[in-house]
Amino acid sequence: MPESTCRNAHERTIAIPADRNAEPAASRTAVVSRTGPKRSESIRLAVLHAADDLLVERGFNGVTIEGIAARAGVAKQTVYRWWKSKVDILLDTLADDARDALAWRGGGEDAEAELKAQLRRIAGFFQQPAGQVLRALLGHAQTDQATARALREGFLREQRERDLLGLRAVLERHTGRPVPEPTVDTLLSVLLGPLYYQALVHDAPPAPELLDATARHVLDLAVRTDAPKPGQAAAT
Amino acid sequence: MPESTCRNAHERTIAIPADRNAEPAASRTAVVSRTGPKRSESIRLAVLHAADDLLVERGFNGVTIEGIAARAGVAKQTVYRWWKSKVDILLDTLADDARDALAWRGGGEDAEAELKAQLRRIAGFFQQPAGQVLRALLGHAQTDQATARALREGFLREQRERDLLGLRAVLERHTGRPVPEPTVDTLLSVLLGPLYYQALVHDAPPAPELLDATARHVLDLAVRTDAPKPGQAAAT
Amino acid sequence: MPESTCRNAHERTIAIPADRNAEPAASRTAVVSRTGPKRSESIRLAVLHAADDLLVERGFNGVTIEGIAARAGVAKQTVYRWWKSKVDILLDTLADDARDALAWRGGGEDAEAELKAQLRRIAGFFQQPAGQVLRALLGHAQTDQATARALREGFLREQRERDLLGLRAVLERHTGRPVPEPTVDTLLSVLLGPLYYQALVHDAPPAPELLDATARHVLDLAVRTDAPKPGQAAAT
Amino acid sequence: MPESTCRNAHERTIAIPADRNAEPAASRTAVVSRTGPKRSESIRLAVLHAADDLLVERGFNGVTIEGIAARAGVAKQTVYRWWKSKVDILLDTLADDARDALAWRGGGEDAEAELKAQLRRIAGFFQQPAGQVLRALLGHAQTDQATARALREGFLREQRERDLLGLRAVLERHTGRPVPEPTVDTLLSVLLGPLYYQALVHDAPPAPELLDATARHVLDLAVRTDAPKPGQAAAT
DNA sequence: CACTAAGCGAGACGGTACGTCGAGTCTTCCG
DNA sequence: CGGAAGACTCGACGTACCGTCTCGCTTAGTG
Repeated sequence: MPESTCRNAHERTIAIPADRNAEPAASRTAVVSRTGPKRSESIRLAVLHAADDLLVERGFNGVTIEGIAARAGVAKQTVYRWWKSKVDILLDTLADDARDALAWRGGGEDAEAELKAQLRRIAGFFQQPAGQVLRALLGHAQTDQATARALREGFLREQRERDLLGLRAVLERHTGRPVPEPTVDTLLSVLLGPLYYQALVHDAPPAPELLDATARHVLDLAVRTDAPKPGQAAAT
Repeated sequence: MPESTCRNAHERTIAIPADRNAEPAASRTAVVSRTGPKRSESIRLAVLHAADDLLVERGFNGVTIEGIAARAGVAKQTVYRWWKSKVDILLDTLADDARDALAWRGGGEDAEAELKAQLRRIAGFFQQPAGQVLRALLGHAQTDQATARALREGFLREQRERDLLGLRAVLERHTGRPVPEPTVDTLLSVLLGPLYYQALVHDAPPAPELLDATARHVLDLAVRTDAPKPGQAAAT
Repeated sequence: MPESTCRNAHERTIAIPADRNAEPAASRTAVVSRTGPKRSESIRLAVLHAADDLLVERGFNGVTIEGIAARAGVAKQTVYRWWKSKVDILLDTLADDARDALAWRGGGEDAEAELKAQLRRIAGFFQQPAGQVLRALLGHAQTDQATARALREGFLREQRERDLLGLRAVLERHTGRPVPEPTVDTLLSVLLGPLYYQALVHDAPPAPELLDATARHVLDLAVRTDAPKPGQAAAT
Repeated sequence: MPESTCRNAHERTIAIPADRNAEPAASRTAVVSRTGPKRSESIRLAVLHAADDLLVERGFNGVTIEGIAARAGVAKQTVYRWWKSKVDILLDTLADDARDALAWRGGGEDAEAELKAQLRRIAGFFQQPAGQVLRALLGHAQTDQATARALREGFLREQRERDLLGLRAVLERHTGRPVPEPTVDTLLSVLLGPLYYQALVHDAPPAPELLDATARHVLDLAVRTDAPKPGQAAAT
């Protein structure tokens, strides 16, 4: 659970610089005795909240390190000590907030209802502050390689894994049979595509009809794809 | 065909100075004959190309008005005279370049092949410079209201109309019957969603399998939705 | 009566061959055929007044060619056609306005009263718009060679001549004898020095006592300097 | 001795942060101990010298904040941090340089010689860089209220006090009696008027004869004004 | 307990870009 | 040709943040 991509991040959790960068790993334990005060958790939270608030209030460009520091009542250098950019801060925010909001709550009910509920949850997520953060980061990632990479290898990868797990469970409950990985992968894109498309491109929650239709289609496809002729499996 | 969202835009295309300053609004067309030198088209193009190049080379944040002016070999003030921001310039770029790349070329062939070809064209578009521009603008629009609005009411609205027309034609050719508007609308989102999702979120071209599957699903749905029992119709 | 120091100035006067510079007076009327409309006198006045007004309202830096043109309701290029800078315009203004305000009105009364009246007139001049113009130009001349030169060789030289004439007349009436040039010159500086000093340095009208004292001193000095022993004569 | 009219000025000379931000005015002296790096004196001097040099080389209009910053090898923002305009900088320059150049060096010799020496010193001052600065500021003050005010309430007031002290000392030595304030004041204007007049209006050092004559007149007047009938006292 | 390494607030500094203003030149069209 | 209109280049304005740095205080282990 790397909440910060910053170099110093680990120092917060582990007092003795541990797995950091492998190279200067040698004479570490001996030399670095690490005295002095610990990183203030309240500062960390103040910064994350300040960033979040500013993003919601003023948009991505309205978020500045100086603004965050000012609003968090913290010195600029303190921010730079722990994060290397505002993107870095927002990634932390995301990690803290988004996981729960996008979790698959496996209700025991019927698969279709559960799937629709999950879609509605995701659609709602984009309206919340944490959703704004994701949108901002995805937006920035469109033209910033570093952000794209960090998102892809961090939050997006993990989220996709959670989604795959969740969706597979639903599909298997629905079809009563195991569903192969590639199929789930494709179906996940079919499922999420229209949702993200509406959120990111049309800046509007998808119509309930679209959500329902999508959910039904996916379940339908799972049944059919999964059927007798397995050679028809789709891919990524 | 507003290629510039700037106040003066119309003067270029329309000879009669339109929405300029509101005060002397009266006897306009007659009195103000607009003397003096005309806007230089070569400068306009130089600026659009400079912006495009910089975007591709350095990303959205690497695009600055000063940078554009410098690369276009033009004074900064000249840029500000015609565009009010870099977003405004990129919107112009988009209008000039994207329409063609996303046009539905109605091949007489079978509907499925045509649909797949169109999807492939769109997927390819995101790899081109003009696609980069769209991605950048969509990205910026995530947290900038003004950009979001301009995109939505300009390029996106027009493009969606063209897409609706194109998709309807394909569907009707495929089903052999007229297809109601709401259905086309929903199907368009089903069709484009996964595509945009892959491009914007995963920064990767969608797998051919996904494209094919999506195309097939949509045609399939059109047939079924369109069928005898009209109560099953999907919506926006 | 050089109303404009601009290169193009002749074009105006050549049209109406006037009293301008005496040298090229010959082949004037014959050679210059001069077609097209004549320079508009109303525009000239509009520009001068606009400049004057702006100076009084906004100070020297508030005077801009564009501002003048706008207020005069004239195209910028028209201003540039006839004057080469705002200084040039203000010099014109000065020539038109200041002469009268600073004229020595030879009252037949006693010399001391006349001198004091003249001093009061000069002191009052600095409060008027034309006085503002002179102050502005003198101010600018402190660090601008071209302005300094133009002022010195134009208005200041002429004004000093008029002052010398006026003062000599007064002194001779007072002493009843001719007064040598160098003496008048020195006394003029003694007379005007404190006045200009108060106006330019302390930005305040000189106290009446100072004016009176100065006037009396100068008359006194004229009597004494002028006296039997000529070795005591002062110089430039 | 305020060498800078800028808000932060006091922090340099006085250790206790003075008039900075008004809000946390309470427990000031105790709590806010002003940490962080101190203002760089070398930068301050580099800026003042750069301004001075540019003024001499290029005139008042040739002095720009950007030019100063560039020549001083300093970031523009650093200049703006400490001075709010180029006038502000020049005022600082003046305070640093002019005082000494215009000081009354009380030689024990006879009063007339001392007075003449002082006049010659002042005349010489206008030829030096610091004199250029004063001329430039006086020039600018002709049409800029803020500059006029700053000069009047700062340098000019202080200098006039020093001059009054110096002149009174000379006069009292000369006459052997105390000289009343109003008399000294008037005589100072009589003394300096022609000098400043020559420097500011005619841009030329006053003729030695004028200096000598002025010095003699003033001493003469002091003797006479000061004489038996005290009702004759002059004023400002 | 003193030492010392960090955390931290404060802010100076060199930069880059912003968006605006005016200067002065040039171009086009009208009368 | 005079003049209106205004496009254009250029230079400076004053501002906002950037990211780095230096100071001096405070705080918590460790020796």
